[in-house]
Amino acid sequence: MRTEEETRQKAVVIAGPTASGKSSCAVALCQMTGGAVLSMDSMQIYRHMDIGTAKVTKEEMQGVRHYLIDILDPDESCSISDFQAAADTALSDCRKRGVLPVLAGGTGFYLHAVVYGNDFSEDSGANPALRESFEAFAAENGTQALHERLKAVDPEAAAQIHPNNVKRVIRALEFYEETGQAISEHNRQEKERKPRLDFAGFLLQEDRERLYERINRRVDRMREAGLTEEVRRLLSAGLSPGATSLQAIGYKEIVQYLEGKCTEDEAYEAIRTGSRHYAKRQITWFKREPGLETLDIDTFDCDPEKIAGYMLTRIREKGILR
RNA sequence: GCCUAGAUAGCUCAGUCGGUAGAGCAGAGGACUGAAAAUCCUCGUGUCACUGGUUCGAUUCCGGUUCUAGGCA
Repeated sequence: MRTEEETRQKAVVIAGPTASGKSSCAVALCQMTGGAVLSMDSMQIYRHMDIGTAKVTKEEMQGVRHYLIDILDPDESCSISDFQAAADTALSDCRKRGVLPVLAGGTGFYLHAVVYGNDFSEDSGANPALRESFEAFAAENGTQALHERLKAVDPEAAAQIHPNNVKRVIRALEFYEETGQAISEHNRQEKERKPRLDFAGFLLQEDRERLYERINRRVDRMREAGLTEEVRRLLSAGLSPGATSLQAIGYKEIVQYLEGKCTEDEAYEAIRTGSRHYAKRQITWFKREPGLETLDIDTFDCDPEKIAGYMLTRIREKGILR
């Protein structure tokens, strides 16, 4: 037990909804600790998608090393296990260098998987033919019928997954097809996992109204910074509008505009509301994520330096950093 | 000034052949374990503009007032 405690890698986690200031806090903290940032973000992994993902710029990085940003081209896709593998590489690199990793980002699913080391390797997955056959079945017979099929092989999962949530129903069916095991059983085991990192975690929080104002302002800034042009460039480089990367908030809406389906103003309004909804989902996720200390950023005057300073003392108290 | 159409949830509107009303959006809450910035679930009481009248009963019918669009002068 003791040896395990000693070999568990130490880390810091900074979570929070979009526009809450995670990135700047992470940089500030790394400057104080000599650490490195590991981005826990499902969209900042893509190159050439900078404005809409609010990616940290070279200047904002202040010389702090950042992992897991710009690791893929926008026409590539990345599953959680791919992301996890990349994160593992980054973590071991930090360990080798004796650097404290600061995991910062808003993709709760990814963050959790990295901290807990969930196992996604049971099935080979990514079997497009199988997925397509389920999709075709659903299109032909309806989502209810698809759900019935799940009920037949994994009644517990069927009870947990709403019939309308076709993606989840399909995933559960795929899992059963490829492993012969019920995904409900697999998930139950995964929920038992303990963190594999010895971490101090923080959740950046802010009054809802102020957060929404901040989000709205950030979208305005994206527009001024040329988000429309960024999306236009991606499309003219041949990226398919159906690519996973273009499903990101800020991108799918501009695609709609460029395809003539709405006005530019309408597209930006949709980005604002989409971002607010996203922030709400993030808040819901992080609320139940264990091990996070909630910090109201207003009590620190929204100042990354002050927030990072507080984090530093907490990190020391917890023995993450000596 | 006159005519017409409106005035119902934060917004856009539906509806009540008279028995105090409901959708979408916004908003709130939740789920999530190889698509996750994705996907999905739940939640709708508001002086039905104001004011008289008819009626057992009016947001609904009638009159007046105010406001907002059009149109005519």
